Amino acid sequence: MPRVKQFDEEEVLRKAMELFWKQGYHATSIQNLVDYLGINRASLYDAFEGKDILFEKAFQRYIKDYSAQAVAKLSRHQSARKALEAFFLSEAKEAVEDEGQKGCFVVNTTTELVPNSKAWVQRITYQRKAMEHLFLQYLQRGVEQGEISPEKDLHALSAYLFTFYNGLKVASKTHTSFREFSRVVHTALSVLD
Amino acid sequence: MPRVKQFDEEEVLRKAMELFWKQGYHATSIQNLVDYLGINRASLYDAFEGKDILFEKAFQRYIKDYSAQAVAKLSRHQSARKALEAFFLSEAKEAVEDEGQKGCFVVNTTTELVPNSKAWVQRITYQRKAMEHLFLQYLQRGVEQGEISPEKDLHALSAYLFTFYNGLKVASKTHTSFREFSRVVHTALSVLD
DNA sequence: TCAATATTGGAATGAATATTCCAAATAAAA
DNA sequence: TTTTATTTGGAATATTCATTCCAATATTGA
Repeated sequence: MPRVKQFDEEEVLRKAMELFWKQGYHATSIQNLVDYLGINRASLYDAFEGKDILFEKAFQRYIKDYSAQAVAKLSRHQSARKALEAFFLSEAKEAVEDEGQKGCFVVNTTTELVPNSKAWVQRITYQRKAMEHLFLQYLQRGVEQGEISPEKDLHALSAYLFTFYNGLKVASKTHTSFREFSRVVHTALSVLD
Repeated sequence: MPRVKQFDEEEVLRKAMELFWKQGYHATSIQNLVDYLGINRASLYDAFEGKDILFEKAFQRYIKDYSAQAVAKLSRHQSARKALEAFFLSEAKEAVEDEGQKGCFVVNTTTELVPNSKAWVQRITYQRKAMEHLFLQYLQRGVEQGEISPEKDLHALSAYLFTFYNGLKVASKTHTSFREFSRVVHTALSVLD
């Protein structure tokens, strides 16, 4: 019967994610995508409807992959402090080593699309809360384990960690030294003392 | 003799800065600018050459205005710690109150243009160093005044403050509560203890 | 008032934009 | 092999893009 699909939709979406991640929404044209993805224009529209929806799908794909990765990075350590330290150091290392200086897709989208779109404010806010919640869990564990003082305002701390994460992902675009940046991470985490 | 210029070039540049600041480079078209600035297309090209150069001039204008403002905000206090606290709280307040959710022009340009332009990496790096230097001066004063422990690594601290500033300017785009955000600022500055 | 000159509005240009369309190519079942 | 359904390449469309151009307008010194 019918001809079978000639490309892996998941694989193509991953490549689209990469390009949008690096260049943002407006700087990436359909022609750029057609060239980079290696599939036909019509196939792209057939599979992903249009630029807006493809961007949204790429964004959701990023969320899925990288929030899972964040959870994995954190869960490798039983010490809450070690977990947070390892997470931020890993993010710093990744950022410094990334030739494309892509930063974080969510952070990039925040600066690019929030000012002109209520829908994006909502999506980004949802992600912020998810990430703050993730941090909060580890902070609470830290208190339980006696690593973090019970005097601390954990909600303020988790919002602070999220803010620092955002800064890390922006500032690292112009940093080349991991050594220097790891000192910044340690300084940032000294608020837990 | 000749007809005199009908618009204030400085004023028009300030408006162009506002629009680029809010929307970024790619999302702002010449037509957008013509509409928003209220001057003619030809006058725009005559006065500012083209989109690229206008954007650069708008960027430099932002730097000039807002770095002067940062210096002014900081210099209002003789206590180094109070100066830094007042600066970050003022930035947080501005960010939360800004209906346009513009954030920081430099931060926005970092995420938008750094991945595809070496020239912008250089410009942004220069600004980072200038800001880190500004923070460093106050940290040194803090040590001299006995507010900050001489044990602290001031270079790491200034790089940290810059990173936090970046995060503040991104994260504040989706925050609406100054009260909540001021707790984040106080948490961030607790590294000075 | 008039000449001289710069500014201005808006049309014109050509390239790039997102999206649509269709004939030709393709692959699997009959 | 033929039929059938679907993908694919690339042309076609209409809009928007940055930029240029010029005739009409406006201003100021003479």
